[in-house]
Amino acid sequence: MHGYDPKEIEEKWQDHWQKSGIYEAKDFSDLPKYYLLIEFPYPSGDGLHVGHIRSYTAMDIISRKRRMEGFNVLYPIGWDAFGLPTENYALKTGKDPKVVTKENTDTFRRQIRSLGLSFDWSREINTTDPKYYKWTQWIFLKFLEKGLAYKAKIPINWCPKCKIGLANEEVVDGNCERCGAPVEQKEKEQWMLAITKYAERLDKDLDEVDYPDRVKIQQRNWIGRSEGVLIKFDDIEIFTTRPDTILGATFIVVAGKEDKFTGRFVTNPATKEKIPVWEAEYVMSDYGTGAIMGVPADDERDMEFAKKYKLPIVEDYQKAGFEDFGKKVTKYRLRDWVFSRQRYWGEPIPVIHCSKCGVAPVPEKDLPVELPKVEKYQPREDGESPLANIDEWVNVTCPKCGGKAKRETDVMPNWAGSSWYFLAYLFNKEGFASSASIENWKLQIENFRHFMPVDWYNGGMEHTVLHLLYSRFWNKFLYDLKLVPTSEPYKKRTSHGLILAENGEKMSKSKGNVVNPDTIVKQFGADTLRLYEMFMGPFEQAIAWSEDALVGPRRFLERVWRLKTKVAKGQTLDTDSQGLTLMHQTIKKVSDDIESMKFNTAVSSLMIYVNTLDKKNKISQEEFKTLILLLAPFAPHITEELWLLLGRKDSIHIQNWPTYDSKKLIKDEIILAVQINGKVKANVLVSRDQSEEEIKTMALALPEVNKWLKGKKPERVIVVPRKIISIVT
RNA sequence: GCCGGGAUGGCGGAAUUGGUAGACGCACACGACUCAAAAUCGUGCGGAGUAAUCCAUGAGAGUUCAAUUCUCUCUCCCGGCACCA
Repeated sequence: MHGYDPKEIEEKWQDHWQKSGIYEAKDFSDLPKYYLLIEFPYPSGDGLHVGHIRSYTAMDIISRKRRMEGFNVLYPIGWDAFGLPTENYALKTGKDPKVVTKENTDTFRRQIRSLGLSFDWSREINTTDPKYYKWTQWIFLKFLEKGLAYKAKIPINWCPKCKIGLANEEVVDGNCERCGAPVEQKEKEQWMLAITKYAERLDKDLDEVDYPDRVKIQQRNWIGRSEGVLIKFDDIEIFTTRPDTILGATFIVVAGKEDKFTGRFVTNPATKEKIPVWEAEYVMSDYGTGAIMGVPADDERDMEFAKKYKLPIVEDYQKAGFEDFGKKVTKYRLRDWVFSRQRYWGEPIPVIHCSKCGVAPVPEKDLPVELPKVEKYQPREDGESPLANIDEWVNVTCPKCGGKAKRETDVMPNWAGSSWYFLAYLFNKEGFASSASIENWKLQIENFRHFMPVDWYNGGMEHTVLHLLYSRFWNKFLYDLKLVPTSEPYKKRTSHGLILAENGEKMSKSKGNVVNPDTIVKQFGADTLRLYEMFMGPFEQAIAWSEDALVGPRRFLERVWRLKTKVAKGQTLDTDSQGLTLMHQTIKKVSDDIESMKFNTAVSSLMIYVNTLDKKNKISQEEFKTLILLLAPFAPHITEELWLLLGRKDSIHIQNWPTYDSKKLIKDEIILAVQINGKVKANVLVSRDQSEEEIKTMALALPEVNKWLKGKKPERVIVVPRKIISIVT
């Protein structure tokens, strides 16, 4: 007999699965569908992170269980490949980002394949593929058509040294991330998307979806719904959530750059008194009406301001009725989405500027507006995109009047492609490649109806506000155009915890503490790596990597491998009642734990099962078959090989998921603990059909119990069936 | 400051609606096998104590026959938002 060697079996099965196509979802199927989604990776030059594997394996386990339960499972993958690291790398090396992206996705694809994940590779997408961003641009044109995309002059983060606009993420403590120079605010015309028009629904519809509470709370905080009233103090309108405090309002503050008295007075409509109007820094110009009423007695900041400038303070005043003054409004903290970047590596915004016609959308038939080749990825002195240097690309004729016109040179932010990718997976190949038009989109609607919404979306907490909110917004917009079947894209959202370095720090290239999955696969095998990542700790919690702990799962798999020699050949060996109970308990435990993402305890229950089987001389086919079926989603290669060795011809991954018999879950005899005054003093073996009275008598007859009672009569005896016996003296 | 989540052996962690705290794994120790080592198997492994027994789930109180679990107060750690009226 040869020992367990993952090298001999893992690649073999990966190739086999790829050829047989057992993980491909069917576009038209009578089976119920199940759509599982992971956040598609940004293919960075660092290669796959062990953190990616945690999420992908978890969802792979659920995908595999669903397949075995008879669903038409869709578990797709692709590349969210536009972004700054690639552009910065291109800037440094002069390499074409397209080439860099190709290299990186090749590495990622190879690494992901080496893990035996059951992705449907036939639906692989890449946001930087012109066939893909053609549709991203098309959706943008729909926003433009409906008046939800507009241009506005807004302040942006500007690095005067690099002469470049920075995303908020690139500003570290007010300084440029790259050169360290202090960042300035500069007014610039930017494309905006009117996400605030959807604020109410984005807030309210959270009630309908199954997201963790902390995710809902974070989204709601970000949207920042607040109900209040607008009240006019003469010509100054203020916003407040506490109109009942109006009798205590002794001044008005409007947003300003410094604290100063304006010299004006207005009338408090409730008290009819003249109160001063001040300007102050602490009032925000872009929230509410940019003006507030100062009620020192009810607001700490107003009190501080009043004390500082010796403004009147009224401590005792009557509360007014909520609706006595002003008109009710709902305000949101959410801002419209700045959708322009003065960069190269993004989707060109498909509009043309004509001096006569103004902004003209690029006609559908001319999509995609492809990124031209450029010599230098360096942004220009004036902060415009490197695209602005390509005259032959910029200078075009106006699609409306045919006169001379110029292309928009801004590109979209990296959130654009990921705002609709869950739909891109559903396109059939021809539809995806065909011209971007409403007719071709509508040809996909049957697929959308079959697969949407996403049944289960797992991702990181870092995407809770932006990506999750943006993609919900795009989906709702498309829903309003009757282009998708559901108002919410994701039915259920869960999130995984980070994997940290051994010392508890974040893994990073600069710290040199990154774990390379290739090394682990080589040394331990993909099945061990998968099992380890599931076993290491609670899925939703951050956890430190431990090289030492990997041997545990590896030893477990070796034990499973050796167990096959104990399987009784030929006739079926009967399983004793203890063994039968454990088998059914294990089926229940593993099944339940997968659903609640308690993968660590699912693995430990499999370990208990294996340890028990290993103590026997012979085990039945049934026991072994159940074991490898339950293990198959976690360790797909070794179980496929063992399935073959059992003499089965078809894949283990398309077999039926084991079911348990609830009648077999309970043992005939169990040991109950006996407590005296809250402390365990003895144990008693009882059978399942004994009455409470019988159990009580047995417990009181125990020598250990009599020793403690010393002949006294107990005050109370509590029998909790199947749990405990508690004696109180 | 506000919101959310945590704290259990040497380590990662487990513990149903409150019911034998420490499952499972790592590390460690001893034993078996071996000329030896590795691998494997077996035993032990929260603390104190010869033992009976006592003490232990961040700290302190409370409810209960019984609290890691429920309530209150406090300390520390992590994540998010940050003058939002």
